[in-house]
Amino acid sequence: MEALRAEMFEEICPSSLLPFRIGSDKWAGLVLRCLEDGPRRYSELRVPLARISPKMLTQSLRALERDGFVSRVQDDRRVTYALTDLGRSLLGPMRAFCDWAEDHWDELLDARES
Amino acid sequence: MEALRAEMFEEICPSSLLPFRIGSDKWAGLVLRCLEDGPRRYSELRVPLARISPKMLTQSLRALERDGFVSRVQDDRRVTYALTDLGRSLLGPMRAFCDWAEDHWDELLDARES
DNA sequence: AGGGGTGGTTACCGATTGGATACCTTGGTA
DNA sequence: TACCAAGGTATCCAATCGGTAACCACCCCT
Repeated sequence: MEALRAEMFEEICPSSLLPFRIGSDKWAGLVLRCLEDGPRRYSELRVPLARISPKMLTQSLRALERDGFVSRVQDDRRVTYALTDLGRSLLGPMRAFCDWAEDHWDELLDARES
Repeated sequence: MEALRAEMFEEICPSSLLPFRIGSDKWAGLVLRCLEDGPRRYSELRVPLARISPKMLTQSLRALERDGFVSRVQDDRRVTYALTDLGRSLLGPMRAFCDWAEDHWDELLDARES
């Protein structure tokens, strides 16, 4: 499993432009995408999500855990977060939306400008 | 085109349970669904969306208009709202999510309870 | 003993969201 | 003339969201 890249979400401003949101808070969708390839540690998540305060990252993770999308596992003094089956099942519809966003990005920008 | 039923969203509490949101505000997704079958008037929308204050309904409509998902048409002293092509293109991914929600509703409830 | 990394928590504060309620304008109807 | 429906606005208020910054406990390493 590759390390998460710091630039993964570099220019993304999820709440202000995208017309949809995954999870109950602003960042949950990005967290889910970070977990696609396998379990990650808190400090790993902070790399691409550097612009999220630790407070909000914790809050997102707790909410995702409460909703059953993510499991928090404490193993040999390390904490890892992983998608549950339920969380994984969200990835399909999520991808449908991301594809839509790519396809209609220009139209979105046009609409916002006028 | 059939009239919208008052019970259309009867027991739905979109923000508190569904783990996704369409549009930038709480109600926009429901508004879009109301427009699926064709143009509707403000007062028509208020029937299934009776629990939304007029202020919020207006706000949702304005946001959807600004984003290019809905067009507001004033014809012979009546106002109608209709999906634009862009708005209609959202219905596909939306439906993917609604199907997901139906399939996993029980798991969602279970997760929330514990 | 001291320093650093991991995985957070807490307090504080301003901005934003959303709800309730009352009100308004225009035009039609009785 | 009075009233009514349509399509909203205006105002006020409470709750929530999200950011900054500081702090903390535990463990490891030197």
